[in-house]
Order: sequence, then C-alpha cells, then structure tokens
Amino acid sequence: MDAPHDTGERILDAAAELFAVHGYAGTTTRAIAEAAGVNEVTLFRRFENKVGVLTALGRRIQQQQAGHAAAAAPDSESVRETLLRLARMEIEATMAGGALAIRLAFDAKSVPEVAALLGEGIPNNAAGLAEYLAEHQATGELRDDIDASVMAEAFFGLTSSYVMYRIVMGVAPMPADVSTDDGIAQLFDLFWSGAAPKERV
Amino acid sequence: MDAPHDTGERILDAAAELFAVHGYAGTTTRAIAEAAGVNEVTLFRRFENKVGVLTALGRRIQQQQAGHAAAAAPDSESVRETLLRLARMEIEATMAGGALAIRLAFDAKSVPEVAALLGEGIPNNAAGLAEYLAEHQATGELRDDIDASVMAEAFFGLTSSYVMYRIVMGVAPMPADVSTDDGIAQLFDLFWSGAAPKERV
DNA sequence: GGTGCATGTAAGTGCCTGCTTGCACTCTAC
DNA sequence: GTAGAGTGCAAGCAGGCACTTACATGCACC
Repeated sequence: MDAPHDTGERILDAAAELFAVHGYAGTTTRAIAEAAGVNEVTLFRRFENKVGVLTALGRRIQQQQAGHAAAAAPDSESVRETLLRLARMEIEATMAGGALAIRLAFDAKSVPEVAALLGEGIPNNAAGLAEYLAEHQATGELRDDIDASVMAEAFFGLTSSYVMYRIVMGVAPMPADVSTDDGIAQLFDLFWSGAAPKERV
Repeated sequence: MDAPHDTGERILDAAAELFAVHGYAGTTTRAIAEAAGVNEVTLFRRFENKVGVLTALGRRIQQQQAGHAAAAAPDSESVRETLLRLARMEIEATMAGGALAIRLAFDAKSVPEVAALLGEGIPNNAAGLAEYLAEHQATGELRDDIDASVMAEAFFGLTSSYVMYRIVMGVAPMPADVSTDDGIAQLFDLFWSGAAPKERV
C-alpha cells in the first residue's frame, strides 16, 4: 500500500470512529478492518487482541489530552482571555475526539486496562486547571469564596456537556438563531460572570 | 413466584442495572434473565425482542423524567430558590437512575426507537426550563443578555456533568474537604452569580 | 376437577464473533 | 535477484449470541 507504515494508525482511526458510535462491545473487528480498508487478519497481526486495539487507542487519546492541558497559560493574556481560549480549545478538541473519549470512559468500566489509562488523564486535566484557577484566586483575579476545584468542574461541565448534547446525543438544545460561536461565547460569559470577583461586575 | 405480576418489572430492573454497567450490546439476554431470577424464555415471552426490553426501559425512564420536570414551579419561592431546588432534584434523580439514562443515550444511537424516545425527553426537559427562564428574564429577575436556552443548557451542564464525573467515570474531582452538599451549593452559586442580573450583584 | 394462564426446563437452530491457519502477492533493500 | 517484511485472500473453528420449539408444572377461578 501507499504508506504501509501507518496501517496501524488507520486501524486506530477506524476503531475510534466506530467505538465512538457503537461502543466497544457493539463494534466488530471485521467492521474496524473494513472501515480501515484493511484485511481483518492484518488487524490481528498488528494488535494482539480486540482489547489490544482499545488499549492502543486509549494510549493515543491520553497523549493528546495531556498535550493541550499543558498549553494552558501563555501568561501574556488576561485570565478571562485564557479561560475563553481554553474553553474554545476544549470544545473543539472534545468535539473532534471527545465523543470517543466519553464513550470509552463508559466502556472502560468493563475493560480495566482502559479504565486505568483514562482514569489518570481526566482528573489530571481538571487538577491542572484547578491549580491555575487557585493561583489567580490568590491574586484577586477570581472570586475566592468558591473552591478552585469546584470552579474547574463547572468549567469542564460547561464544555463537556456542550459536546455531550450535540455529538453524543445528537441533540442541539440551542435555537437555530444562536450561532455556535455565539453560543459558546454566551455560555462562557455566564461562567465568567459567576467566576469573576463580585466587586468588579 | 410471589408476585407473578411484576415479572416484567423485575426484568426491566435487572436490565437497567446491566445496561448501565455493560451497555446494551455488552449485556446478554441470558444475563438479564438470570439477574431477574427468571428464565430466559420468560424474557422473550414478555418482550418480543432484546430491543423490546430496551424500548420498554426507555419508556419507563422517559415517564420518570417527565415527572420531575413538571414539578418545577410552585411559584411561592424565589427564582433562585426554585432553581437551586431544581438543581438538587436533577442531581439526585440523575445520580439514582441517570448513569443508565446517559448510557442509554449512547446506545440509542444504534437503536432508533430509543433515540426517538430519549430524544424527546431530554430537550423537552431543557425546553421547559428555558421557558421558565425566559419568563423570569422578562420580569428582570434574570439577566436578559444571554439566551434562555443557553442558560438552560448551562444549568443542565452543571448538573449532568456533576453526575458524569462521579458515577460514570468513577472520578470525584472535588477534594475531600468539600462536602457533597457544599459542592452542589457552590456549583449552583457560580451558576447563579452568572445568571443573576448584573446590577444586583 | 377441569380450563387457562404464567412460568420453568431442555434442547436446539442459525448466525455472528473473535481469532487462526496456510498460502500467494508485492514491495523494499542489499 | 533474492531475502524479508507487510499485506491480502479464502477458509474455517469454536464459542456465544438472540431467539424458538415442545412439553411439563403450578396456581386461580368457575
């Protein structure tokens, strides 16, 4: 084939899409192979198991997650700007690969190996944000009567539920006359008004 | 058996638990029957299909949901009180039966009938809240520069993600020294500070 | 005491699943 | 030009799956 080296990647891509829609148990190795344009035998030559595909995928996702959590604080911008940027990034990233991540989080319950992988990634992300928030609570840029981790959870709640509603459930509660960008901006504005110090509003 | 009449209910109960953990595809009819203390044949006599069990379950959930969305507005309390009560109810209800609801929402994608059922329930809930919010935007009790449905989404985002983190992923990002009640209260406070009219803060 | 109804038991059918084996092909590299 | 790695293809196997059939059992009501 053209680029024989990334056959494994193509299999993972296909698996990602199918797992996201049908779940782990609902996806067959034959379906993955077909979607990847690869023979089923090749799948088993590359990955020992069906579980092997899942764990490889889990590893890949975890790396991606770790990546953009670290890119959080360029420091030149205001807290509000940073958070808004983060929100957009979160939503974008979750829209792209996150339906899978959420779905895998479910399946992880039945597949301990993946549970272990994802179980690290998500709270790490949240903890990183909580740390950032706590720092800026200390400087008075954020209200300090709400626990930083509660705030972090609220933040991720907004972004993840935005994706949940839309991709996962195929439901878009926002009316058509509110554009995506506007929707995110308003959603963030609501969060921000709640998170900003009271005396500045 | 003792109460032969609710055999069907016992089957649904068992199915609910198993679906919540293993998903639809990952749960076998044999396992459901066994968990219900019923012969597998009985299951097929009660419900035409495995899909039949799923749709019956979907119907049951939808009825429960409809129930507590309607109980929203006793009118004697302030908007803030109403919303806080609603938040607690939401979280409680979702904590109890919601892991399944969320999980089903995933599986629903492969089973159009359930998708249709749940697809009505959730946005109906959201639409109902949005209507309530819009009313109180009009009276100035809520800020009106944010779309009511965006606000409703933010509200459900907080509650549903609270449950997501805890039950579904088995992760509790809040530190141990913030109690459940406190956590919800703070989470709500953040939402409320964002939703209240600016000039009142 | 017999008719119905809800259930249990035993056995099985056909399909699909994950996974394997054996063999042929086609590139790349030395 | 040959060795080796990566892939495809055809076939199949053993187990599990949803679902069926046929028959026996227990209980309720008339």
